[in-house]
Amino acid sequence: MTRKSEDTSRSTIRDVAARAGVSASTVSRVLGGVYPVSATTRTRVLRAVREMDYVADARAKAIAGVGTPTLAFVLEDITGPSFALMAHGVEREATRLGHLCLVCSTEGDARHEVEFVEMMRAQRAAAVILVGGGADTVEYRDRTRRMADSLASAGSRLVLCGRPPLGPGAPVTVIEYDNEGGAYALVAYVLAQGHHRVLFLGGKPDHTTAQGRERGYLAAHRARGLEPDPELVLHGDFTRDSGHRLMRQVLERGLEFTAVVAATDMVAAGALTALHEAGLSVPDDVSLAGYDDIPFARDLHPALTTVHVPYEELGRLAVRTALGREPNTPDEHLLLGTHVVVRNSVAAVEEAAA
Amino acid sequence: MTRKSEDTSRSTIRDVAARAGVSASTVSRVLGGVYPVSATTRTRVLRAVREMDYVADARAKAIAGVGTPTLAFVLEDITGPSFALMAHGVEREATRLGHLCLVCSTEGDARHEVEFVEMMRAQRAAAVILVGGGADTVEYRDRTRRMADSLASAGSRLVLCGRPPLGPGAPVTVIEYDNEGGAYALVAYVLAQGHHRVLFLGGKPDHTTAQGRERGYLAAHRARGLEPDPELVLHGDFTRDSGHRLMRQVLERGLEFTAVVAATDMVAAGALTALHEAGLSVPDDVSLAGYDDIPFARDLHPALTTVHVPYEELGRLAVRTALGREPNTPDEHLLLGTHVVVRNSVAAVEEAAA
DNA sequence: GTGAAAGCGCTAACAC
DNA sequence: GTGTTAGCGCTTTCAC
Repeated sequence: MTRKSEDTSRSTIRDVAARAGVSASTVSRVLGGVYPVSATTRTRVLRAVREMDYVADARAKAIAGVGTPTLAFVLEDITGPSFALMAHGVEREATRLGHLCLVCSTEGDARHEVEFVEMMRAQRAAAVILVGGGADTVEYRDRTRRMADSLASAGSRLVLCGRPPLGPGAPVTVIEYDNEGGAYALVAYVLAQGHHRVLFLGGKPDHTTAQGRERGYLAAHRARGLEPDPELVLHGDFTRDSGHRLMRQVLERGLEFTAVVAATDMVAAGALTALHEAGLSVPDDVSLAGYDDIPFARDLHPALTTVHVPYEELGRLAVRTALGREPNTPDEHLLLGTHVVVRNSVAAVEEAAA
Repeated sequence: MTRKSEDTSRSTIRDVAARAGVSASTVSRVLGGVYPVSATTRTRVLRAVREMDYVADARAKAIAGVGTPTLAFVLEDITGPSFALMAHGVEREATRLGHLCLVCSTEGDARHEVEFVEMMRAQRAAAVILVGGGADTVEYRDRTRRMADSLASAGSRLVLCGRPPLGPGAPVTVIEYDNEGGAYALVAYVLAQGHHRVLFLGGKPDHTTAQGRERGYLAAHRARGLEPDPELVLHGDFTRDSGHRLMRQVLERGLEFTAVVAATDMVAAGALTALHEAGLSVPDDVSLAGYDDIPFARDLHPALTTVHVPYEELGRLAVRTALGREPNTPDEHLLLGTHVVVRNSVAAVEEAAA
């Protein structure tokens, strides 16, 4: 019925061997590559392989010790632009290095995370890359440490991307980018434009990424001898909706400010829309800046001033270092730099009325 | 040196058995679940398992017939918002159904695609989902047909998402969304606002998705007794940059039009920016519409009128139907509906001067 | 150059 | 209940 093979079940190496009139080992050898096999046998085997459309079972090969290595990537939600960028970097580098790439979404649930890591350990993944910040609680450290240890004891390795590092000695690699430094530079820039009251639309208070950015915000103020008004720093999450909601509330409350820096470009996007909805013009009425430099940032109107995070590079680096190290080496900590991208959403304040 | 296990290499079921003082099968049984094992033995085994932090090798289980099934998702670039949405749907549904999810980026290279499919076949993936349109050439059909056949003959199944269907009888499932219908409805809406010269920023001329949308554009005109000016339909690709470049060129050439519909929200985003850069206001000076309804569409300014495509649902549906069918059933063709989402980027034309 | 046999880590059929 | 044996699909000694 089917066109090229009458047998419905997948054929094994023995089937091929039978058809070629040789032994299984011979088939294995010609398929394997560089083992000496006579030319005529080789062609006969190859013909059989072609005729049966045979591919060796990768799992069986793996178990026999010659499998395609696998790498796992677990994140919260691939839909976030920065996650997608990292995923892309991971995937590209993984395939470049001849690895398969398994992906799991946790939907932000820590239990799923643990389950996934367990599955990846069962899959004998060469490394598992855990992405996305969170709270740095002792529960987090314990849980993650446990994952790191079991991965390491299974000859694998855990990589933390943009996540709080564990205590010293844990068999993990952590790769972060400079949240505080980036936010510092960005806010310093905004302040230098003459703004004095700049609103900060932050993330969850216990989220380390959010904290780092908030610290940068604070530090930049203090470096100028300013003490930021606590009323100006708000908390939400990293979504577009959070930015939209927060901005609307602020506008209703009639808080006074001339600039807003958002913890995330997504948050900035939501805030921008809220600003527009309120009839305010950016940057004429209020300046706005984001963080992440997602591709869309430049198509916002006005184009968003933000801080660039090399997400794709981060992903690539994650797999490179994960694959390049011995499982049990204790923690390595990489910090990638970020830099401000000035576009059109932040303006200098015109007059100093105060 | 490590904390919980002194042995560096992963332990096998036999190691656990030895430590618990039982046979390997017994360990297998307690881990397996519902096979009768005496309580004391069970606890002893479980303790050994815990102490050694043992997890059974999934590949070995698979080969023995009780593995976690795997599903593969191959796309061009996970970075595209609509791809990311689909990927998310696929991933969620796959894990809901207890499958692991392998992902591969082809970077648009057909050879990579074939290679990936081959690898997935070797992995004995339960199904492979191929995403993203392309040219409907005989080369495409042959190549894809070949992939479908070999997958089917290996007990797996090919799913085409938003791709040209193969000839009849191929063992594939194709899931599409209504490009022509969506574009038709959208353009009809734009036309109904009084626009007569609407620019179409299309994709590659041989890309079936682009063609479908272009057909809708044309059909909507004809339904109103209009014959669209050929000068008004432009070709590029589905990227933001394409939209930006095309729009700029059009503006330089001084083409006359009052509305533009882009083949993609990304294209629309680029076009919008170009429009802004030229000092034009949307929708006051020119109306603009997109296609896809990516999350960002509503944060563009003005919020983009577009057509909604249920990408995430598409992904979920893809895995559900892929997993729910027998490998060799010939083609099934699902067409998902789309609908126009009216936001603020299209205005009615004020006066009829002509 | 090629085949037979052992073994990878697991489960399942078959004893006892 | 539990151990022994065979077998999953492959690779790799080890003979010849």
